[in-house]
Amino acid sequence: MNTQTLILAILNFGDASGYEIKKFSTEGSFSYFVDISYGSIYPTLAKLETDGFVTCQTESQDGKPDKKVYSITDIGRHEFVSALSTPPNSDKFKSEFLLVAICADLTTPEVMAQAIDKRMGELEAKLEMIRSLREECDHPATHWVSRYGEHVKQADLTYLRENRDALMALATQAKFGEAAE
Amino acid sequence: MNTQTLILAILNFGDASGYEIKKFSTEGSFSYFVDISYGSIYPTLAKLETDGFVTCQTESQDGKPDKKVYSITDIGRHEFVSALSTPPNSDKFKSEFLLVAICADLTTPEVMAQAIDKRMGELEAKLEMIRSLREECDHPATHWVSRYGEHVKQADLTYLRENRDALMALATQAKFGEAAE
DNA sequence: TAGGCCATGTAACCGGTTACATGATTAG
DNA sequence: CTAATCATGTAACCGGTTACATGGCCTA
Repeated sequence: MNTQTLILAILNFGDASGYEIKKFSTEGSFSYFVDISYGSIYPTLAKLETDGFVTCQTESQDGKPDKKVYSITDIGRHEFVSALSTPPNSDKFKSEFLLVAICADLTTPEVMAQAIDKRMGELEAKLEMIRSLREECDHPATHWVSRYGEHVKQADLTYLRENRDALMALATQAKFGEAAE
Repeated sequence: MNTQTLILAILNFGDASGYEIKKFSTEGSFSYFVDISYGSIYPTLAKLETDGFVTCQTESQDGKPDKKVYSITDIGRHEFVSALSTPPNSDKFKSEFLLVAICADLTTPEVMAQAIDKRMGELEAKLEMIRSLREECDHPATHWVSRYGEHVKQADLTYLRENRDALMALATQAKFGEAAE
C-alpha cells in the first residue's frame, strides 16, 4: 500500500497537517497496521496537491509555527475509493522475535527472557492502545477494526503467557558451545 | 532484521544453496514471518563468503544445473548467535485489508466481500501450512513457533468468520455518493 | 538551560524488489 | 510443445528511512 492511499485515507477522516498525519499514523486508529515517516509524508502531500487530490491552507497559530492544513478534494476522494476497490494485498508481517524463538536452543535464558518480556510489554501496550481507540471515537468501522485487533493481539498475548515456560526451557538446555569453552 | 542474519539462521539449520534458501524462506518453517528474494539472497551469500561466515562448495548434478551449497562456519555461527542476542525489534506489520475495513463505509458490498473472502482463503492456506510444518520436522523450537502461529492465525480467522456479517453491513449502508449520482 | 513539543522540509542513503538474462531437464 | 522446476546471477529502480536544518515556545 502506497503512502498516497494511506494519506488520502487519513485525510478522508478529516483535515490534517503533515505533522498531524504522522501522529495519526503513529498513535491514532491506523497506527497498528501502518506506519509512515515525515520523509515520505511531506513529499507525498506536495505531490498530492499538484495532482489536485488535496488542497492546502496555511493557518497561522500564535506561539506555534504555521501549519499547513490539507483537505481531500472530490477528485482525491474518487481516487482513494477506486484505490480501495482493488483487492488488498496480503498482510506484510515480519517478526524478529519469532526468529529468536525458532533458534531458542542457541540463546541463553537471559536473552530469551528479555526478548519475551519486551514482546509482552509491547503487546500489552498495543492492546491498551487498541482498546482506547474505541473510547475516543464512535465510528463503527473503526470499532470493528479495533475489536479485531484486540481479539488477535489478545490471543497472541495469551499464548505467550501460557507458553513462556516451554520456550524458556528450550533456551535453558545446555549448548554445545558451552561444554567446549 | 537483515538478510544476513536470516540467511545465517537458515544455514544454521543445515547446508543450502541460494535457491533452497529462497524455498525455505517462502515455504519452509520461516515462511510465515520472513521473506526474501533472489535479488537479496545471492549478493548476500557472496558477501557472507568473503567475510568468512560461510563456505561454499559447488556440486555438479546430472540433469540439473550446478549447485552452490553453502555451509555456515564457526565464525558465522558466532556472528549469528551474537546477532540473536541483541533484543529483537518489534514485529513489522502492515495490513491493506484493515485499511479497507476501516473505510468499509466507502466501499461496496461486492468489494468488501471479495476482500474478506480473499483474506479468509489466505488465512486458511497459511494455517494449513503452519500445521504441516510440525509434521515435517520435530525440532522443538520450530514446534513452539508453529503452535504459536497456529494459535494466532486461528484467532484471526475465527474473528473474521464470526464478524464477517457485521463488516459487510457497514459496507452495505447507502453511500453519500450514490444518492448524488 | 536543557529537553521536549510543535512544525516543515530536504538530501543522502539503503535495503530490497522487479525484471531480465541464461539454459538444461522433465512433466503434462 | 508448453510450462514448470531447477539454478545462479545482475542492474535498474524504488519506496521509504535517517539524519539533518531551522526555529520558536513551553516545561522541568
